[in-house]
Amino acid sequence: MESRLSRGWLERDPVTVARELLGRTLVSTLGGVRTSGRIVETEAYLGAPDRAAHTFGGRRTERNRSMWERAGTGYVYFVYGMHHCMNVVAGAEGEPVAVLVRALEPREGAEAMYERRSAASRPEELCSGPAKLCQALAITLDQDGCDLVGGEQLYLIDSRPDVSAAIARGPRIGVDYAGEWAAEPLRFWLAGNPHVSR
DNA sequence: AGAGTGATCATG
DNA sequence: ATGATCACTCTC
Repeated sequence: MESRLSRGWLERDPVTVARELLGRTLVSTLGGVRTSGRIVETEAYLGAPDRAAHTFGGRRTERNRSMWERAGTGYVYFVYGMHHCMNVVAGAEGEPVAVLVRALEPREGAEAMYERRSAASRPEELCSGPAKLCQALAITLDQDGCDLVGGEQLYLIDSRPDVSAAIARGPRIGVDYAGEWAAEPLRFWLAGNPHVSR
């Protein structure tokens, strides 16, 4: 029996959510196939004060619309003309903060993941990056604004199979443009896990 | 280390 | 309208 992550659990500050999301499972039933993976790497985006966030300065645009929705909403965006990245909206209602899911350890549906990701030849290449995992789980802009708490296509479950792994913390990836915010240790990962990006 | 790729956003 | 940018990935 699957136990969903509740909305209240996600309605906390994004740093706490980013850290505690590690070890939980993201499930996709997109394309009629069940694929899932344990979250092994995340990044927190802190909203208006955070120069690296899409909602820096309180910006409200068409792209970041769902980042302003209530916690538990999926925020999916498209970058570099070819990649999708997926976030879990966190925080109090109306607070534009989110957690980027950066890497998963594949759990179910590896076969479908290999089909969707032609570049991958080993399990560690399936979901070891924010755009890789979206490709592996078939997440696209269609999922932007989806309900990760009550939805059926894409959702989070509570399982934490590996309680022993240590949590590491460091600066976020690819946010060099963000000045002093680039150095903030807002990236979290399970130390030593081979499915972490890079 | 460099290219690919096109939506998005701020300027005007 | 236009141009620079980009919370990345792959291949060299």
